[in-house]
Amino acid sequence: MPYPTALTIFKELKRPASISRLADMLGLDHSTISTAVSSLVAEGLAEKQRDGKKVLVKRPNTLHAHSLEDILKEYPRLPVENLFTNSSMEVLGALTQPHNITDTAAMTGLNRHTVSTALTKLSGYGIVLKEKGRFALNKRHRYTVDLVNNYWRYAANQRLRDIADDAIILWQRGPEFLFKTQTDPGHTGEKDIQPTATTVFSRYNLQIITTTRYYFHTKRRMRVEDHIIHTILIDPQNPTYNSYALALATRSGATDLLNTGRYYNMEKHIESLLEYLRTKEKNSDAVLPWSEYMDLFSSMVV
DNA sequence: CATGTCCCAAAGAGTCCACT
DNA sequence: AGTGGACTCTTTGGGACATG
Repeated sequence: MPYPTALTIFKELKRPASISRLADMLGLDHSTISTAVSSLVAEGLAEKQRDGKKVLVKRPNTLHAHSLEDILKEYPRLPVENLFTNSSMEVLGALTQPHNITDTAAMTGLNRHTVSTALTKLSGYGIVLKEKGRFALNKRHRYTVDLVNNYWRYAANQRLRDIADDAIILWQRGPEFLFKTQTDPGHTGEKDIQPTATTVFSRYNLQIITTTRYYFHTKRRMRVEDHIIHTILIDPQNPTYNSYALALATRSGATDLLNTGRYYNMEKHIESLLEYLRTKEKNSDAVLPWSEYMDLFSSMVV
């Protein structure tokens, strides 16, 4: 996550500059600049290039670096170094759809207080709009929308590169993403990458024949409701995956599906599936005729 | 019930210095 | 220019409580 000093340096990089020159310009110790530049590089917001004795730092050719440049051009007076900090970026990542503070805190795993502070700051600059107690990213700030999307996409790809080269992202919002892979990532040391969807079905004594493995990147603690929704997200219009999800919902007795569905902007879809369970009547093309679903369900139970 | 505020502790970021 | 250590300051988390 970019932090104030790093973003201040990014601002100065209208032209490539060396570490010592940046230290002079900003009146900071060269080691401070050095650390900050390293973090910028790690995040795809700077690039280093040796030039004889010096190391030239310049803006890289990444999508989020361009978005950030656009913001600086469009709103030169915006204090980006204070606005786009760690928690702000996480909060913005959650607000592609309107949510209240409590939901946003639950979605990001941040403290309610932290979310509230970030939102007050962002609202003050019109980056976030408040309507009927709910907050959402101001769509008119399109460069900010781009920055948030591109930033998190880059972060996800960085992360995945270390894990599995065949990984494909199926869903993403902010720092959280669902991906599938054929290879077993193995290193369980990655504590923010947790198995999910059909990959955890055996925990609930449900059987699925597949070699594809699904994982979710989050720092939140996942619940069975998350596993169910991830199963749907594999292919939301596909009756098979919806059936798998329903089987898991039934089997686990999940009680908070509707609420969790809201976090994933899947409220309508979940409502429709719950209605299907209640009425035992096919109510959309995303589900199987009830008798076929029952057959599938009994074939899965171990 | 959701939100805003306050406090305090812990974690993390930011800084500079000495050394390489 | 980069690294590691020591230090300070800021941000964050969590509990408690008032407000609406």
